[in-house]
Amino acid sequence: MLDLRYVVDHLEPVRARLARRGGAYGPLLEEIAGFAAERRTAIIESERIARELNDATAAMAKIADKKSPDFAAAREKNRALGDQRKVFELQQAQAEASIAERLQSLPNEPDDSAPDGLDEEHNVEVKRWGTVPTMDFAPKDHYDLGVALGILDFERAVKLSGPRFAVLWGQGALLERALISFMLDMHTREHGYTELCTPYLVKDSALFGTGNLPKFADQLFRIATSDERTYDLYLIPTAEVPVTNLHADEILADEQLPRKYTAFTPCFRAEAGAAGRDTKGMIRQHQFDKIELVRLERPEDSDAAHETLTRHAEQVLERLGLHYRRVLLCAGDMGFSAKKTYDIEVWLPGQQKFREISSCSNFGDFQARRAGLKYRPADDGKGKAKPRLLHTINGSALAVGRTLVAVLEQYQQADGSVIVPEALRPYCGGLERITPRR
RNA sequence: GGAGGAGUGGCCGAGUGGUUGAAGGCAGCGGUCUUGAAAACCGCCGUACCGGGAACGGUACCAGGGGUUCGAAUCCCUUCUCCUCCGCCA
Repeated sequence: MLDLRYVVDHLEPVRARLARRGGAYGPLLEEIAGFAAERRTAIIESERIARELNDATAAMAKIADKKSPDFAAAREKNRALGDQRKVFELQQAQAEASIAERLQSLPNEPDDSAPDGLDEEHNVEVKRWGTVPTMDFAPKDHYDLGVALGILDFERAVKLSGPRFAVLWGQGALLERALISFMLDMHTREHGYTELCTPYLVKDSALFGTGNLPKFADQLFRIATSDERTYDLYLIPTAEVPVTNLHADEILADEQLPRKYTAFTPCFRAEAGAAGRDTKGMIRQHQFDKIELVRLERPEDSDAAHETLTRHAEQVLERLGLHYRRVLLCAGDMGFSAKKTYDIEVWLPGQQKFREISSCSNFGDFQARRAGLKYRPADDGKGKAKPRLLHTINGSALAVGRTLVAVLEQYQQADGSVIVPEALRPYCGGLERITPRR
């Protein structure tokens, strides 16, 4: 969420920046400015009366005889003041509701470094690592490979849960587990992240904090409530949600920064509107495993932290020897809450193209404002520093299912077996090659 | 699921309708003292919003929401959370 005062004081630049995302936000911004003016006059009036009322009430407390005519007169006067005040309070509340509804629907401002463009055609490749694996045979995709090896089972998943699920068998399940441990060990031991194990069900307030609600409810699985509960629970679409909200409504001390967290969780996505896209295989599932990195940073450190975090994600692929590229998303292709995003795309020989395996974003203070993530700067001078909003940065490091897909496809052999990347072998009991399940 | 109890500032803890944003203590910050440290003493020490260039002034907040009242941390309703006992259970 953008700051109300900032928006009102910078209507035109905000409109111009948001326009780069492809929407016409001018009318909405004008409405916000109008309601902001209404809100302000209502507050001024309501507070003026409140002060008068407080003074009068204090005076009444000093009248000894509560049955005197003076007391009765004062009571009547205050009653009238109270009624007046309610009118302005109601005005204020209505204006604020109107503002909130509109402000919440505004996406974050794209960073100046995000290129122009409205779709992925305009994303900019900024680096490429490794080379396309050489194969003197026609590479299969992970679906054919996995099913032939007996490690991926989509038919039985349909029986259990419908489309967009998978069952992993034997060495497939082992590989998934190995990837999880490998990535977590790397981020905790080498990159200094603190591992968290979080709830997979969260309240709507957490989803509001990251920007998933109220706008993107159709992407979420909501858990039906029994009538004992007054709030709904949702399956997390990413660990970003519980981890980013971990310190919601706290004011962290300067010396606690930066916070660097990593978490493994399954992720659940409704994939509404994705009908027909990636219907085959494990690329787009209702449930998938992911290792997430989340950082809470001082504003002045967030750009550098974003670069560092992106490198941490890339290093997973490098350690696994997987060919990839990094892409800087254009303004129109970024998520709602992000101001700058790098996608990491891994090469899939079966599709002969790069596919997203990680998305690393700097959100500036957009999520922090929604979630109430603040810190108190170290007071260098004599002044006691006021709390400031943090910046949030996060990225997948990595999506485990898609990593499994990439390993299968890039390490496949002519005979249909798959070599296990060296870095992974300690995590699979020394397994060197995946061969058909008997 | 059944029966009780409780939610006050970073922490502990007073306060049951009238200068209480809230006593006192701890922690923290600044200072005096000290070779240094400790102790002692003095001062400071919540957040958000509104006005203001600022100094500063004002309003709101005692788990959340609603109500009663001229006036609520204090009374009423409701939701949530935590604790104790019983039941069930990975």
